[in-house]
Amino acid sequence: MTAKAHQELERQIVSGEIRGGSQLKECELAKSMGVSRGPVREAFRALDQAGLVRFEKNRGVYVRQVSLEEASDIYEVRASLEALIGRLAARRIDAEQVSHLRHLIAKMALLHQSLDETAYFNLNIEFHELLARMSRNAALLANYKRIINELDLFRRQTLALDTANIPLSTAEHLAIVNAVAARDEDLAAELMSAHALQSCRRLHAAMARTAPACAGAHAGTQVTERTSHE
Amino acid sequence: MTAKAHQELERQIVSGEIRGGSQLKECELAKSMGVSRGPVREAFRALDQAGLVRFEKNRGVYVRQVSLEEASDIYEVRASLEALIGRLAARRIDAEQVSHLRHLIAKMALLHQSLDETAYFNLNIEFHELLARMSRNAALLANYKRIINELDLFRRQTLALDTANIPLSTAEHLAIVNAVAARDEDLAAELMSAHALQSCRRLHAAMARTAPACAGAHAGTQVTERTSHE
DNA sequence: CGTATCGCAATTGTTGACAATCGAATCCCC
DNA sequence: GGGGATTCGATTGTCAACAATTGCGATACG
Repeated sequence: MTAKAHQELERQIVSGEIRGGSQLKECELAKSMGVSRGPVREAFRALDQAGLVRFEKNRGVYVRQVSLEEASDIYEVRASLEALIGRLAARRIDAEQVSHLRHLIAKMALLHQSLDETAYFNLNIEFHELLARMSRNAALLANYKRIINELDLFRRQTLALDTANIPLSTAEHLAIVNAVAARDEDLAAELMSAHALQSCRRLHAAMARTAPACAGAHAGTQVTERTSHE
Repeated sequence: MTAKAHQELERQIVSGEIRGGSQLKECELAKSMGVSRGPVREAFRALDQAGLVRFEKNRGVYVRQVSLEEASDIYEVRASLEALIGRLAARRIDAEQVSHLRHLIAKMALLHQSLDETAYFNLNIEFHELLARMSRNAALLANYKRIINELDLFRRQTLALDTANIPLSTAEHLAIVNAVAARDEDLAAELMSAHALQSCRRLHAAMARTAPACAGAHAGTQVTERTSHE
């Protein structure tokens, strides 16, 4: 049952159903899931190690809130991992997988046209995770997934990363698939890294536009929850 | 108390006090630490997420055993992270930290001369972790530490990675510090990555020399424990 | 003699109760 | 009326007992 609690909590946190910074009360969650506090606590330990919640001794667990600075740090690591993903994927991909990637890109373009942003972002995540899987390196995939989870933690609180630059992102995706299909490891690595760093830059830009006051703050930790009704 | 159990278990596992692949019995460990099974189970969840143990439902937890292939995969990821560490360290290091690094290298050379390998390896870990800290990127440091823990899991089972190539390693360390001190980001990144990949290659070579039969096997999972008395 | 089935011991999974700690509202004293 | 100690409620941390599952060994049958 603790596995169920774990994945259910992870889903709720990453999807943003539970607000960032909010406290997770063992009793409450246990009751809502129909289990005891034991399994919930165990799930908490796993989520803590995964970076999704943070423990405060004798005070409770809170879903982690990542500041813009932390997100930038994570993006740097992500770019590094993406480069390796691109390199290995270029080395190991087969024809069928290439067409699968192209199919995903086409579907994303359609979703963008029909303005279904949620579906678009989900497919975007699927696209990148598929590439990560194609690297055929379990350790790389595991680390990548963990990092993406942490980043989603941040993106949920700024989920209006404007749709204007989706076309740019699509172009980058195409270039990546081309490089991977051409078995150009160096280019694929470079494009993947650049793509991640671009995402980070776009996030910064969007933040500066929507909330210029908070752009330079590193105290975005507990503020958001409290300021929500002000 | 669960924090204590966690760090104590992590220490015992990484240090190799507990054999790789052996089962960790909740009751036993709880009694030996003077606590109940609850905290021990919570520590298990954290260690599982950290990649140090693996759960088998209704069967128990076993300290993780990493095969040579897995170790190679992890090394690839490590090399990628090391490159980023080198780049950021070169960007952000100050003079005092440079001399600290040089001091460590000198101490390591002395320890190598007095054949104190254990102390040498500990200092080697400290050297690399210091560099990781100098990157001033918390996410990078956290991921690096996790990876190193997993790798130590493997290195313990082959801890005879001959001392012959320590001089080579020392030369690489010097080159790295020089590059970092010179603020040459590209060179530092390249040297760090190469250093990690060299370690991986040396490990392969040592494995092939000491146990040629197991070199190509990917089933090194439960074998070692059972074959220990044969 | 080999094999399949049943039962038992050991271990994990889960639960509810108890102890300890923290935050806050209250109350007292100045 | 204000500031500080104190009690109270809520929540976390821990524990020991109970339930469930697994693996193994004994036993009986073909």
